[in-house]
Amino acid sequence: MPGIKDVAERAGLSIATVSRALSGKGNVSAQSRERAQAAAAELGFVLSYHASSLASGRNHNVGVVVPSVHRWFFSSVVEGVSATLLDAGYDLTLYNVSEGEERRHSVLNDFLLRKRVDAVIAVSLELSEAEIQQLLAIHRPIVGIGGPLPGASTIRINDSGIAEAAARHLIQLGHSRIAHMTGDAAYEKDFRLPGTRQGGFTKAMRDAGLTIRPEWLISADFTIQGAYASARQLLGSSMERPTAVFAASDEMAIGTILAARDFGLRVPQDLSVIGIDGHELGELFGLTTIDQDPRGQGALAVRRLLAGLEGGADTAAADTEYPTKFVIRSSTAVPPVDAVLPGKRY
Amino acid sequence: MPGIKDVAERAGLSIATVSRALSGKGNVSAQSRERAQAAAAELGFVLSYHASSLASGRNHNVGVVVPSVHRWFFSSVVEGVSATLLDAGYDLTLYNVSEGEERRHSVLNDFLLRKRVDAVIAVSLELSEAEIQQLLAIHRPIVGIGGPLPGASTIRINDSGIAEAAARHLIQLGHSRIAHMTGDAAYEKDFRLPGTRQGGFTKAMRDAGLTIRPEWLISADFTIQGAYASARQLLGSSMERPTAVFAASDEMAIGTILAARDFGLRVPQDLSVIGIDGHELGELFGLTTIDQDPRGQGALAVRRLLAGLEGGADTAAADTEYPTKFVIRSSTAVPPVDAVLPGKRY
DNA sequence: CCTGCGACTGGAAGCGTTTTCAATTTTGGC
DNA sequence: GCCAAAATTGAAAACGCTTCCAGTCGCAGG
Repeated sequence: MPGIKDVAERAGLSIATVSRALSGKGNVSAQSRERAQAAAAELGFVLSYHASSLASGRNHNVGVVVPSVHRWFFSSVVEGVSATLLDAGYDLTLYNVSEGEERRHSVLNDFLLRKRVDAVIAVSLELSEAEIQQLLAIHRPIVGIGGPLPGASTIRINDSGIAEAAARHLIQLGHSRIAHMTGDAAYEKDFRLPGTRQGGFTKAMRDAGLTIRPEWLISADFTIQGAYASARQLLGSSMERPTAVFAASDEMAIGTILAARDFGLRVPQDLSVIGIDGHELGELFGLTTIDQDPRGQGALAVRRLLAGLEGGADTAAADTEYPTKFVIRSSTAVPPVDAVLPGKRY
Repeated sequence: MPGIKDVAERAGLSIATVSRALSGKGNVSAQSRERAQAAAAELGFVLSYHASSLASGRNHNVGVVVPSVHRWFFSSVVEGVSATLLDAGYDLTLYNVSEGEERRHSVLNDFLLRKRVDAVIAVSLELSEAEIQQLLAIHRPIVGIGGPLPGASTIRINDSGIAEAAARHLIQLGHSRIAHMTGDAAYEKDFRLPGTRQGGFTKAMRDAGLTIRPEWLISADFTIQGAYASARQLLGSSMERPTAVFAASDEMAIGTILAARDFGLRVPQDLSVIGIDGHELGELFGLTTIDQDPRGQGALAVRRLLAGLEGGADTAAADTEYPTKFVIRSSTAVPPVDAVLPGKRY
């Protein structure tokens, strides 16, 4: 294991100069730089990041806390974060806190405070003010994606706005019997999404003078399977059926489409379905959706952090609204003409 | 930022004793231990892992290299790895090398050699012998999941065996016109899966005296969407249609089922479909599959590494075959009785 | 009461860099 | 060519722990 000392000897330079030459900081003559680099290459020298971090206080490492790496949104964000971080020469320490409260607590209170990370990206996680302050206290900037972080920077889409737009899309097509599939209460806790999106839905409906039937307000766990089960109940049991479903996520929209097919309902002729996300599978199902580009959000979060870290200035907390894109495909259309007949089955 | 020094002062002990007390190693009197822990708690002291690692040489950090975190198998493995690592107090550094060769190269040659990780888990990645030796040279044990790693430990399922079993399942049901959807050639490079599974398929077919029609040997990119497109071609264009499809992954099996439905084919009455994986969505589609429990594989990989790291002994390279479970659901059945009629359309 | 041994403890030497500081060498301007 | 300013360099002091190495202390055995 060659150390910087060996490189220095071989290059005929001092340790200090080699350090400067290899890190690119400080003034080093071109000649010294070359010699140092050559010697390092010959010896196969690789910086020890421990020593480097210990001495400099910079880790080149960002912690990413996600509720799960197994779900579409989160893994998309992680991919975006990962690529951008790797490009910048940073490591990414992943904290997957899927297994509940105590795991989450230990990550926040033990792992993150070990000073191994320069900054933290929290995805769809609501940290308490205390947790945030604790991190900020040890000079670890935080940026949140898709979750409210009081006192820290966040990147989020305009959830209520796009939910409203999605609902309005259906309304403008002529639908009035619109169901909404939201997230289970369990997801409300951290993500806050279900409520916000449902709020947008409610607003659009009210603005249009439409009533929201409680029995058409269903929920699922954000997965295709879960939504499928909920949608089967909705479509199979109610006397009167909605002509359109606005699902709070693409996966749930797809589950709904699959359930509709089970009942012989054609999408969009018999039932319009719209989602939110921009899931890759959407195309296969012709799903109309609002693309929120999670990879891009992840990449942006990293650029934000890095700018702060390398720029030096403790960038003030800022909330950025990430732009979304309305993607109209074939899962939404005007309602069936006979939609008024109650109890009709197709 | 309290340091161990502050804790020592507050506890009225020496730095050395505090270190021993907090780490649990070495002999420390119960009284000292308590005092040290109390002082640490009062001060909110958290070990600096840099200093700790630098001094001790142990990182409490494992690097995980995955081709993508966005696909089912990989994210499942990562979840298993993550949970087990967190339990053991280890950090997980994620290297997502999805963006091609140069990314992969930089991770292997720059990032991993920075001595930040104690060990490396490579998922479905084929490392060259040189790359492996390089890591082993700096005493970083490697364990591979689902990919061949010459010279390192691996955990893998018996790919050719289960593929054979899957095909045999169809054959025993009475199918003789069986198609196989394998992975694109692009995936062969690292994963080696497509070929191996196809090998199992071939063997089962040959053993049963059945012919493999080249036009029924199709491939896709392991995604639902990709498989859907390929399956549409298979089911829509060929004069004669297979009565069963064996897909090399559950996602591809699901894509196949969706394509079949598009053509009005009932599964399993008109077409049997079997996959491999144990994907959560399988249940929704009644997919018969072979569950390979990737979470469990990830967890096992970690336990293996940890045993080696903490046990001290450089555990010899060992290949473990991870057990799989045959899950029979409703997507496979006996072939239709009129299946012999060529060109029949349903 | 002395010896020997094991359990504890503290001092201090690293671990492998970065960075400050002062010294030395160049460079540019006249 | 001469001088101040700028560029370059090396010695050495951190960085915050772990751990080796000697002690120190208490106690059982003789």
